[in-house]
Amino acid sequence: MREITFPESGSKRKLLDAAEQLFAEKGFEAVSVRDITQLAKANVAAVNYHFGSRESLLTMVMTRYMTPVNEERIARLDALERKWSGKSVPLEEIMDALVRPLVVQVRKSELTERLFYKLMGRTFAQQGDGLPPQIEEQLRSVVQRFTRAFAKALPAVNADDLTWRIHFMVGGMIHMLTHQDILHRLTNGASGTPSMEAVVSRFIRFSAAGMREGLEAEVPAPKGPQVMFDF
Amino acid sequence: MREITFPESGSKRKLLDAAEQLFAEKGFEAVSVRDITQLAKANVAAVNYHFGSRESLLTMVMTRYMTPVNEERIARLDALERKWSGKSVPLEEIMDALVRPLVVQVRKSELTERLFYKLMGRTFAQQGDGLPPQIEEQLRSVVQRFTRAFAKALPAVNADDLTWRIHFMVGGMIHMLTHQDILHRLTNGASGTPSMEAVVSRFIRFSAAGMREGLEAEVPAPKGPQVMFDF
DNA sequence: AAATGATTGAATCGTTCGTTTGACTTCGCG
DNA sequence: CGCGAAGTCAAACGAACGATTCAATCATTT
Repeated sequence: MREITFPESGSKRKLLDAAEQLFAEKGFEAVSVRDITQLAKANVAAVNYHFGSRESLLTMVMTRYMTPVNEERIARLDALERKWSGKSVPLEEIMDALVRPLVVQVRKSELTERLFYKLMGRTFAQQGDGLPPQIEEQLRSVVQRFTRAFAKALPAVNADDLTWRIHFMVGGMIHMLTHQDILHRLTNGASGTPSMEAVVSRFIRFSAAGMREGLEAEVPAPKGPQVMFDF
Repeated sequence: MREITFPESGSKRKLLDAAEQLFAEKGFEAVSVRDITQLAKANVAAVNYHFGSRESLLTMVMTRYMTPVNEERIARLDALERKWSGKSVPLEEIMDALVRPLVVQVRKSELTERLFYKLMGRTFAQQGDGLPPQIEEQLRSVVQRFTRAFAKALPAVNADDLTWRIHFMVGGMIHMLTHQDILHRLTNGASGTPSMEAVVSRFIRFSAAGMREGLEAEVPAPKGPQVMFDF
């Protein structure tokens, strides 16, 4: 009656996965270590044995899904700035570099699309309100990097306006993520695909127009290379 | 040594005020009834005596600040539709009716501007995720009412696009509210005034451009009667 | 002044929380 | 095999939670 168990049977991984799923479903504060260990079929003490504390586990979970996204964001922006060497990167392409990593990384996750986006939305929404310092710092540096790019792409928009416009845009992105499951049921219900790409396309168009507001005679319709998701 | 106390000495009110302030500062779930009664200088039992439960108190607090805002929103939209009898209300005026009540009602509140906006932001952000049914219903009906107005103002935008654009806009509004304290320190620090009105003006311009996206030959610059905050 | 109903107070209820303990089992390795 | 390390387990810890009890106090009416 002996079970064939492996040395590193991956109970640490199972805890991370369970915590991730529950955080996505119920929010970070609404999940107890007992909820987590129960779903992971582990003992209550396992969390403190493997991670030291609930807080540490939370940080590790967040780091695991946030770091790839933020790294891809920076990498894409790097590539764009290389591609447009010196010249300012077109607005839509910067936005694409900011949002597309979400659509790419969702597939590498064990989570449902729906849950992954919810998790992302919850995390971004908490910025400046109790996120682990590492995550906070990661986000802060991404925002700073993209703000510089936006400033170059929109030199006619003054600094204060730009700051607020970026903020409105980020708010729209967060809301898109946290409520995408509800809205997908109401809109484009015809096509079977989850169609987050179509939503991202809509979002970029909406935000780009807002970012450009007031720049009458400039770049009215970009028709740039973001056609990948422009259908 | 007898204190002159009044029959309805207002301990119920003091509990509502204390709860409101703490909810704004720390969020709804992070505040215990002991936190509330301590700030209100009341006994722990007072909450359950006056309101029946913590949940009931939360609902009453929310209702107290949400109802005036939502009623003013509807009243303003009513007035606009009367004013433009039959014809569609201009986009910026609809948005003004949606956002301005926040700026008006903040002054009738005992709270700081900063805290009032945070409270509003927190509440809107929680929609569809554990708000009391009464509040949820209130918000749902406001959204529905304004969606119809937006649809009339932008007949060229198809229903799905419109739904998502409204969603992006609402997200921007929420983010503006929840993070306005941080950003006010970074932008327009020169002027002494809190200048939420200026931010609202920025927000309406940003969102209106996004809502109109794709409507090339139409209403490029409205210069409508929303000049009140347009400086 | 006495009676009455509304409010307050201190103490305590039963739960749940994150964390800790110490005994037990399983593993890799000599 | 045997040993030490790594991992798991049931049990319990103290703290905090929302809620309740019941006697004391207050304001108002008789």
